[in-house]
Amino acid sequence: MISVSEQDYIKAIYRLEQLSGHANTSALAGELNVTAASVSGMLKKLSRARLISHRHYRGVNLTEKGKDFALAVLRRHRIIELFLVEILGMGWDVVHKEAEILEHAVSEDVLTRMDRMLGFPKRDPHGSPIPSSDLYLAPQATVRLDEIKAGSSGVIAEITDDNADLLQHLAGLRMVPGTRIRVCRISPVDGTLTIKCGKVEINVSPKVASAVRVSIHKRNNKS
Amino acid sequence: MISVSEQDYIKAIYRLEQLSGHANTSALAGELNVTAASVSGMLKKLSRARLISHRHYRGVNLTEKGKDFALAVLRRHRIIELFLVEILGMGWDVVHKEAEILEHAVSEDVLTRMDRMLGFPKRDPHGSPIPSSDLYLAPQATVRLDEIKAGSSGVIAEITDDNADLLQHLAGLRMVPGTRIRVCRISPVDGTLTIKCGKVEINVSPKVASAVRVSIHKRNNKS
DNA sequence: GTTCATTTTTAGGAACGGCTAAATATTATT
DNA sequence: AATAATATTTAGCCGTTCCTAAAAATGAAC
Repeated sequence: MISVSEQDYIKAIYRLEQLSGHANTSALAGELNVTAASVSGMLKKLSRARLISHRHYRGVNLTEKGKDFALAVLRRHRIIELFLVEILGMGWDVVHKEAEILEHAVSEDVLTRMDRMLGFPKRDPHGSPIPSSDLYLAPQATVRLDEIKAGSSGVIAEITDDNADLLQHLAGLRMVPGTRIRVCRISPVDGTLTIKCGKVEINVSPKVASAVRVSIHKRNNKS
Repeated sequence: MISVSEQDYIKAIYRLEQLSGHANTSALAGELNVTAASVSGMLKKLSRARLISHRHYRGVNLTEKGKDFALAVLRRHRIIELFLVEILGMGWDVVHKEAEILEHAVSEDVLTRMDRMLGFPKRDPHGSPIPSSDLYLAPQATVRLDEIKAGSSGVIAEITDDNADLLQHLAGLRMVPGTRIRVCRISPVDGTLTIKCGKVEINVSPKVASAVRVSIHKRNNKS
């Protein structure tokens, strides 16, 4: 059986791979708040278990087996987050930490029951897609809000950040998955985006905007 | 903070104290499936933390602080069990193992929400009382079914065993909390009890009967 | 009061997942 | 290409919680 730490590493590697194609030791150390030496030791263990392929000094990539583990953990995490919001009424800004713990404690049986109770949802409270029970995750056609050119409009698809303060801030601005927005202009000085969101215009820093992914096609992004 | 192992020890000590007034090393070793040496080491740690008082070679007892920890864990465990049965539709015979894990993962916030969603229940699916949020547990006035004399009748209050097979067996016989029963006769040979349960008469071994606690007063024991 | 059984302690180890410090490999700069 | 800066790995250690085996302490029975 794969340990809690190993799962956390696999999850972090998956996340970094999504962002930049591969994960290196120091990025993982930063992500997991451990030292690079600790990461190095764990990577050796994960390599031996054939969950990652490790090119020394070049970073790691998940194997197929590793990717499946990552998707399984992601599925657990996201179903649990949605359950906490929809069934237990928790705030979308606080469920991440909770799910981080519960994902290691909930059995497959309980997870299946949560999934059924939620109607086999496709997205978690932050708009992130939930892998199917056979661990398939449809490729996402979204762009980061800070990479859109002025004038474009679209629908907020996903918030890719777990920080509670940031999520609260976005919720206060109505910047939640499903909301239609339009980028009015982008400041040439500091990159601040002026966004039409509902009836109001708001300013969003590029740092915040980088956590927002937008679907530029005219789809309704609910559930 | 108290570790998962420490909580398991405290819980086991509480259970043994309820049964026989105190807990000794070898009984704990049996209960927790570890060696006596391991228990001895852990008792030293719990003693230092003032969670138990250890009279050498005489066994241990929980301090007030230790008892509060035990009741807190019991509360978590029982609320979670009830949640799994009532909200997620799991069988009462399988929720124990699940709750054993979840009780260490669920936050106070989530527990409170579960409690509220269940309507602040007083009893878990096995009829065991749930300590209140201020850790008060009303003394129970029930007797073990194998200690009742023939002719008495009462209502099943609680099943004090976690074994899934035993619980399934009892459920098949309709021997669940809330059911009114009458002890018709007790075999003088092997102690087998003949019980009127609903309209039918069933035979129950003394071993099974010892897991059933009965309220001999005429109360409805629901919730 | 001695002996026997039980309980507890001690000694020595293992796996795990962290850590620091030091060595080593890679990448970047000049 | 040499060197400096950065990234990674190795080596050695710590604390936790479990283990076995053996020694020592205690309580109980005779």
